[in-house]
Amino acid sequence: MKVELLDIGEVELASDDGLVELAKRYGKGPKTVVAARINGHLVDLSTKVAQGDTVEFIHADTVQGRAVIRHSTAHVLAQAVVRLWPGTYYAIGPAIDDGFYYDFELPNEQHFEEKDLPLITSEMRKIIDENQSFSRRKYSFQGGKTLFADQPFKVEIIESVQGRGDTLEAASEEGVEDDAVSVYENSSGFVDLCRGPHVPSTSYLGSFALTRISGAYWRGDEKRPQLQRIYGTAWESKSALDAHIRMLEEAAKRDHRKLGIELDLFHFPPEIGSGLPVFHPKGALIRYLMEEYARKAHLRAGYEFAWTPHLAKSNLFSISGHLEWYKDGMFPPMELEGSTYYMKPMNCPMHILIYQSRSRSYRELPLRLFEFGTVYRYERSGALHGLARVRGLTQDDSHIFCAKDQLVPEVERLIRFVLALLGAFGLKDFEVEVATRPDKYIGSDEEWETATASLISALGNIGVEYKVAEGEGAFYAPKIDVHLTDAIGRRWQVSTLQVDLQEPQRFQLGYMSQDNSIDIPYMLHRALFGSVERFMAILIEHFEGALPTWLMPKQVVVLPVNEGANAYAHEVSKAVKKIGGRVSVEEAREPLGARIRRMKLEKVPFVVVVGDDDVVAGTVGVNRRGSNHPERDMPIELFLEELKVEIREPELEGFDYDD
RNA sequence: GCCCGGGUAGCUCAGUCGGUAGAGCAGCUCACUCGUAAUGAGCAGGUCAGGAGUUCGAAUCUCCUCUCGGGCUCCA
Repeated sequence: MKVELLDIGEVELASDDGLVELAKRYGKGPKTVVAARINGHLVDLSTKVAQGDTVEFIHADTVQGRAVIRHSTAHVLAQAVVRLWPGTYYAIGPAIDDGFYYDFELPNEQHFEEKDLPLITSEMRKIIDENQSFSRRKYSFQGGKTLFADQPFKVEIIESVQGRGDTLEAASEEGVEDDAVSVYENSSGFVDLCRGPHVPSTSYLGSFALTRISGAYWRGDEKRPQLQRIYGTAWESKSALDAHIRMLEEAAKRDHRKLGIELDLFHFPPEIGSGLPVFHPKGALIRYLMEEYARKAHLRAGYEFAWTPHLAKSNLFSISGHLEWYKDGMFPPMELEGSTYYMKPMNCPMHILIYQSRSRSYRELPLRLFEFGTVYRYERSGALHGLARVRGLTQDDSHIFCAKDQLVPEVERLIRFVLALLGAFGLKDFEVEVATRPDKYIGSDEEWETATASLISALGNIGVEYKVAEGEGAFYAPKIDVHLTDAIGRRWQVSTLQVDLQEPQRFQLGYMSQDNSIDIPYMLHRALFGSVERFMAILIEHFEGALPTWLMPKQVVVLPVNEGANAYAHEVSKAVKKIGGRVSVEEAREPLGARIRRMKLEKVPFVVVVGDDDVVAGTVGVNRRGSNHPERDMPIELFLEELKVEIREPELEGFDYDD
């Protein structure tokens, strides 16, 4: 019989030959094909092919192939845990980015400990060495429930679908479909609910590592029992596994918390409290440079500055809805002279008061109020994470009040502004998400639709691609969230842009329109860095501490080779200062090599060495960051020319200030 | 908040069986004046996160609190 093999063409196959035989003949080598697609459906390699089928191999070194390997390795993990802890209930074990996990409930409320991982790993190795096969079977709902009678989580998964007749995504993942239950049985007798596909046997597995243990709530719901989760990673080969482990080490080197201490930028004094950073002189200078750049950009882009206090009486947050909807995220109240005060969790109510301070005319719109506004949010202790997640954060926050017909153009303008501003900081790889109405929300459905539609049409108008994140909006507004991918492929959420139809009503905002009637303005909330603290963390990690020269606290250091060159070194330093460079001189109290090493570790962009020859010739030796080949005898004027360009602030590209 | 693992000098870490604290780097002093990633010697530096308990004796064992890290939940 003939089948169509993708990328190969039509091939001849004996009728009792299966996919394994086909893979042997046409795959990239032994065990490189882990599953297949027949006529578009993902299947195990044991699936029979028929005359005329179209077959596509799923190779081990692809995203889908790895997912198959990881999912199968998760089954091996479950089997190992059940062997070591008889009576364990196993829940779910999907493949995830870069790996997999499996959730368990151990008997007698036992918990995994770190030292269990090597035990489990060696049990998994035994299972893999047994060369167990995976085979798929289908059961009726009732049959499935009988099979898993002693596994309550599996029964719950089956029932969650059977009862409602719909298909939960997670349940489908786990092997429950509309009409039947899909089960995989290993040759050892271990069975698990699973959609598959799986590798044909455990001999396809082996390049895995168990990475960590954790508690995890059943179905992600903190009101349900907490299960014991084991995370692992699995790859198609030892070398791919090793590469992944090296990537993790690379990420650890970039950790902004580590670099923050090493480069003397900031720390979190326990005396102040969790999640409340202090910035040291170098960190504060970086912050200043970031903020000044943003302030100038905003001013030129038609924003006006605002400045507001850090706390306010409770009534303000009652009107805004924060006390009703956001109280869990706020610091507890303070009683003062008979009033109750709260630290502000957002800046919007304060900016609204500025809008409200006098009557407004349509001629003033759009009115764009901008502030680096520090807000305080009660983050649960386990959520804190260096500068990326703190309890006191500064938003580059703005509230834009505009008329209805200005809304879409204003959003378009904003998106261009965001991408230009982030681009100026060297970040260019973005994904845009539209976050829609969450379960808990204020306002009417029509208002949410209007607001969401305006975001989507603005994105469409300027041709920016986006994904929809259902139910991820704020309680008062849908959002456009900008995520960026850093130098080593990690995703961070930065900017957020929200169309709010609620707060203008709650505060009864108005403006005098052209036809002499009072209209309600529309309001946009937006933060481009998101939080200055987090944005700094992202920059540090993205650049591994080697920030663009214009953001470096120290841009140039001049090293005289010996005492005789000191005076000349100070002349060079002065010349650098004159063109606006940040520079210092390190005199020859210790060997040149030692000073160079120190400055290189500090990631100083230009290490300049001057000796007797330079004094005579008016030259410098330039050792640039990222290079170990110094350029000797460079005329000082030439160096200053190069430096002028290097220290210059970047232009905003892609945003026209006259927009 | 929940599960697991940590907290020893400014930083990175060692500290055995419970016997009273150690290194490297950084700092200070002195000497060295050096041409591209660590000059040498000396000095100083610790309520072993905090508290309670067990013990003749606790960095070490037990409990509590604080705090940090990895996850879960939440989120800028």
